[in-house]
Amino acid sequence: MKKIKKNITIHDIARELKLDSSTISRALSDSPRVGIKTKERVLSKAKELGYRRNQMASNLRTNKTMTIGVVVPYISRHFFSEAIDGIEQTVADKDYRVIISQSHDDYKLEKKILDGLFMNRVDGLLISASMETPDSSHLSIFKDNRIPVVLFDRYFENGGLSKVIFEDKQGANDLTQHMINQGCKKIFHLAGSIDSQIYQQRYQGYREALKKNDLEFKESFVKPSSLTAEDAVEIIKEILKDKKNLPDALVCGNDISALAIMKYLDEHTEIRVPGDICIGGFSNEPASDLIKPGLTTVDQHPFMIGKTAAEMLLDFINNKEKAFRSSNTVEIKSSLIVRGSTLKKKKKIIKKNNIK
Amino acid sequence: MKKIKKNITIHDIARELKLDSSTISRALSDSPRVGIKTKERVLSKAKELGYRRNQMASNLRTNKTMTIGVVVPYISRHFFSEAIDGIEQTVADKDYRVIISQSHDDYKLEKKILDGLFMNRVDGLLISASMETPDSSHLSIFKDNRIPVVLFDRYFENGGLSKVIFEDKQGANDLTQHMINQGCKKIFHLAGSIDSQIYQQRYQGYREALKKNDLEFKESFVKPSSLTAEDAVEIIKEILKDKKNLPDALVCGNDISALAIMKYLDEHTEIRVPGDICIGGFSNEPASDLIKPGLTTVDQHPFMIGKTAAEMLLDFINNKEKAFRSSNTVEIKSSLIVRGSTLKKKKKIIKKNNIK
DNA sequence: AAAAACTATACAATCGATTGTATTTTTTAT
DNA sequence: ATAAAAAATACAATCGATTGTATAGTTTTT
Repeated sequence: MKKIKKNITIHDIARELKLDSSTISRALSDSPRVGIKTKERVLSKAKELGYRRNQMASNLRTNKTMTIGVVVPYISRHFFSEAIDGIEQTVADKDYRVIISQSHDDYKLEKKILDGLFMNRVDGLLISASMETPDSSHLSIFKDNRIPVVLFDRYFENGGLSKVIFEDKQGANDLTQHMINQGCKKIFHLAGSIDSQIYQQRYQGYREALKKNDLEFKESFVKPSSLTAEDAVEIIKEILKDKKNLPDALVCGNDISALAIMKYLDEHTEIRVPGDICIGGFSNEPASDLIKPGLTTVDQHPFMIGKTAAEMLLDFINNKEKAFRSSNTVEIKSSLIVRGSTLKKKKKIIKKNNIK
Repeated sequence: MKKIKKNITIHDIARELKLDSSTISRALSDSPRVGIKTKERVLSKAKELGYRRNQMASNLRTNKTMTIGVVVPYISRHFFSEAIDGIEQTVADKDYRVIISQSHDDYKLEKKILDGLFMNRVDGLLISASMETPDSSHLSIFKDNRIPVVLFDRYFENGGLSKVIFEDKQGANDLTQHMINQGCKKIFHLAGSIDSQIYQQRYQGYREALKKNDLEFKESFVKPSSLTAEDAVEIIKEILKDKKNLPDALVCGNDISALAIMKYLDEHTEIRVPGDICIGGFSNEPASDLIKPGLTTVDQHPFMIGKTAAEMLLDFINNKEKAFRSSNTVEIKSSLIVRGSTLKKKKKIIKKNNIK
């Protein structure tokens, strides 16, 4: 009967073969300093005993963990789970592992998580900062210890950190322009937190499009929101109260809020989309393609964002000078997915305006 | 100017305070063997130097990693990302971290991942097996080394492992019964892989409901499918070809396929849901509540499944005898969410049949 | 005041793998 | 055949924290 001894180490193999543990270590890592015959004996004995390298011991000695820390606000949000998918696939390919944590948009928790990840001596960090995070000061420990960090999606201006972001401004601009092309004149904006760069950018893009087309704008067109389904419903109710000032289009900060509003309008009002109001969002949630009419949205390519960020990080890990000599920003291109929710002029394909 | 030395260790603190590193270690873990004054000096010096414990060294010595391995087929699927959310929150509360990997339903990759997780000496493992996984043989290394394992959602009969599963059979039964109550007579089933316990169970639940109600059943009512949106469309096309044998209800193995079919019917046929055909699915995808009519679905409570599995695992980690003395199976209750896609008798609330 | 009991701290081994240096063995060259 | 070169393996230190044992210093007991 084969007995499987627990937690076999290289010393166990060494003892059985009457060799030194250093030879075993070298044999297992295929070092040229070990004879081919010995290598074979070691490999076969390792298999026989069910040896598995203790990664922690190895990590301690080599000061490398083959582990990447990933911090996001919420794992289960479509955008983040797609981004994590991209990250995981990219790094797993190179035999890295990911430790994933969620900050729940809580700065204190985020700090605690970063501390833990540092103690685990991750080889690199990918983080999409919480809404509350004011700056990158809590990342300094990574910088001080030359552990590469790449931000993705959410970021901050200061800090000079490398990042992979989405061209939010352009996306919002395109979306708004598209609505204008459809003949919309009074376009409201459901805006996310002003503390967040990304929602700021979306707001800017919206503003610029209005300006470029000489369309009316008032501060009251902008409705700050948490962009949850519930909050969106509250806001549309509010908007509808002022019957003299109804918008004919609504640029929502995300799909979740846009979808909630469409559902509300359909179930509780006579207002029709896109006939009475055009609606657009961000993120291309799966539902956006399933409802009727489909929701026009700015696709953020979250998988690609995750993949790109992971590739950049791996590059930094392998070329540390790069990581700390300068900072790198990659902007992932947006693409506007036009669906029924903004198609007043139906079926006709509208080309981009060439107004200078 | 304060210089932050890289990678401060307890030895650095010891040197500065002219103490032994063992005293530092004990002071930092608040051992009663260190005087209170010394503790204070150590703590303040640690802070001053920016000391962070090297978890790897600690892990190696204590043979504990405070890390849980999580393996799922696809991170970005709604069900799994919700389950991971539940897992992460539960274990993070107890200061555990999660290493998350995806098997892409590939058995070979799954084996490789498990090997890696074992080498990292995770304290426990949560796994939702890949479709291809035939048995638990690749988990034996965890058993042999007394590392607790809890399966969730996907599982296998043999192996005697603890698991948290969903009552798929009951869910399918309830869904089918509900359709029958609505007056449906010819109910088809879009079935998932027969290799998977969960789809087997759903099929069984469907069958039992038909039998209990003495409804017609033929093998041809069951359509095997990969349950992707694309495949579902192919299958509904196929079904519609046989005009003499159209179903008046369709129990789909998941929401994704149900949603795809509803969209197809709406866009390409005259068939109306629920008027001509009732449709139901599994998982309560976010879109199911947003489309019109809403999709009736069996809610699987993925967050709760993840949370429960994580709690069970933590319990096993802290009580190892429990983990290996017996096996434990928790079945998470299903709940049927009735929406428009199955409501022929509109608005009337239908109570469960009491037919014995 | 000496012995006993207790505190606080130091010493040293250990976890398992890696790696620079030293030594032994084998091969090649003369 | 012997020296030199090369190959294979052994020795020993190390990564940083933990922990059992030993020792120095202090307080209590009688």
